[in-house]
Amino acid sequence: MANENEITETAVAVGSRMSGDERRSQILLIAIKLFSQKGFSASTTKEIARLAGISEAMVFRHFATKSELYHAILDYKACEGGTKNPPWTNPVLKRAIEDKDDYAVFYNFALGALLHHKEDVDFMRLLFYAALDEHELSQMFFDQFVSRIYDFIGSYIRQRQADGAIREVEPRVVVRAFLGMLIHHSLNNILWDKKRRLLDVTDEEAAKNFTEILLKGVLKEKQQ
Amino acid sequence: MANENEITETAVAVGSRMSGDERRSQILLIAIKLFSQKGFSASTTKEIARLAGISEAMVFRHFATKSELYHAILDYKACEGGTKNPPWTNPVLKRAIEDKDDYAVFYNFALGALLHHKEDVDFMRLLFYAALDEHELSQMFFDQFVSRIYDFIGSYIRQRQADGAIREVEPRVVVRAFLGMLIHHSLNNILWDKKRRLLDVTDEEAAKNFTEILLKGVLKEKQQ
DNA sequence: GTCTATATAGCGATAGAC
DNA sequence: GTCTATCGCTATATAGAC
Repeated sequence: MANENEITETAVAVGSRMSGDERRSQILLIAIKLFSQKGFSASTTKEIARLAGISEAMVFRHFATKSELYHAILDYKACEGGTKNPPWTNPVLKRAIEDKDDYAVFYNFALGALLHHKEDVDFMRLLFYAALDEHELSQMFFDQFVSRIYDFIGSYIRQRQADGAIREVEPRVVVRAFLGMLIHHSLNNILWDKKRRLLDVTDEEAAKNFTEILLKGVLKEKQQ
Repeated sequence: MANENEITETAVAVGSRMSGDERRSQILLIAIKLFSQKGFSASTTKEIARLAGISEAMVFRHFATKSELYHAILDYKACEGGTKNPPWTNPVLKRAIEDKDDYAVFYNFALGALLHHKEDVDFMRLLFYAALDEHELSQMFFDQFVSRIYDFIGSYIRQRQADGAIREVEPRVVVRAFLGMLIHHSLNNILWDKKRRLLDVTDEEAAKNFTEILLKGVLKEKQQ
C-alpha cells in the first residue's frame, strides 16, 4: 500500500509490566488504530505486539486468535464507541422535537453527527472496512444504530407531515438524503479532503447549509 | 472474514491456451473482481491463478509483482471504467444546461450517476478500498473526475445564481449535498441494503426525490 | 506460453522456560 | 505476565523444463 506511515502515538504507555486488564485494553486500542488504518488482513499481530512493546506471544495470550481480537474490537466499538450518546437520548434534540422546531431538530442532529464522525475517525474507517469485507459488525451496527436513526428521524418527519408542515415525500427517502449529505461530507473530510480540499467549511456552516437545503426542500412553501 | 463466497462466474473463458494479450486481460478482469471483493491484501495470486485456470507462475509472467497488477487494474479502471461517459459529455445534460432547465439538469445528472454506480459496483468497491488504503488511485480518480464534477455542477449553480434563480449558497456546498445523497444512496445499495432493505425505491424515484429536495432547497421561493 | 518445482520470507499460533 | 524459540502454513516470487 501507498501508506507507509507508522503509528507513532499511543494512548497507553508502552512496555513495562502491567495488569492483565490494562494490557488487554492496551492491545485492543493499538489494534483498533492499526485495523482502522490498514484493514484486517494487512494488519499483523507482529506489528501490534511491536507497537505495544511486548512479544507476539503476549497478544495471543489475551486473544486466542487474530479474528477474536477483531471481534473484541468490534464489540467494544459497537457498544461503546458507535452507539454512545445516540441522538435519541440527546436532550437538546428531544426538546426541539417536542417544540416542533424543525430547524433545531435537523441542525442539532447534523452538527452532532458531524462532530461525532470527526471525533471517531478510527471507528468510521473500521466500519467501512468491515462493510466492504462484509463482516458481521457492519450488519450489527446497521441493525442497532442506523435503522434506529431511520425510525427516529422518519417518525418525526411523518408527524410533521400529519401536521401539514412537511410535504408528502417518503420519510425514509428524506432521511437518506440528509444522512447522505452528512456522512458523505464526513467521508470526504476523512478520505480525501486532507490532501486536496474541495470544500473548506466549519462543521457549523456545513450543518447549517445542509439543514437549510433539506428543510427548504421538504417543507411546504407556505411554511417558509 | 465473514464472506466465504467464491467467485463462480468469469467473463472470460477459463483455461485453454490464449494469446498474451488475451491472457493478460483475463488475469486483469479476474483480479479486478477479486480485489474489489476482498481488497488488496486479502486477495492472493494463487486464487487469481486458480480462477484463471492457470498456474501462479503465469500471473507473474504477465505482472512482475502483485502490486504491479494492482496498478494495472487501477490505470485500466480509472481511464476506462470510472471516467467513461462523464457527465460533461452527456448531450442530454448539455442541452438541459443550455436551456437552463434546472430540473432536467439535476435529474439527469442524478439518474446517470445512480445507473453508473449500479453498473460498476466493482469499481465503486475498488475505489473505496483504495481510498481507505490511501492508495494513489484514490487521489488520481479524485483529481481527474470528482474535482471536475464540482467544477461542472458548481459553475452551473453559479450561473443560475447570477440569473437570480438560485439563492446565495456556496455552490460547492450544494454540490457536496447533492453528491452526498447520490453516492450515499448507491453505497447503501451496495453495502447494506441487500440484506436489510431500509429503502426500496427505483433509481428513477430516487433521482426524482433527491432532485426535488435539492432544487426546492436552493431555488429562490418565487421561482418555485 | 505454460507448467512443476522451489526459494524465501513472513504470517498466525504454540511450547516451555523464567 | 513475559519472554525466546520455533512450528506449520501460506504468501509472493523465481528457475528451468517442455
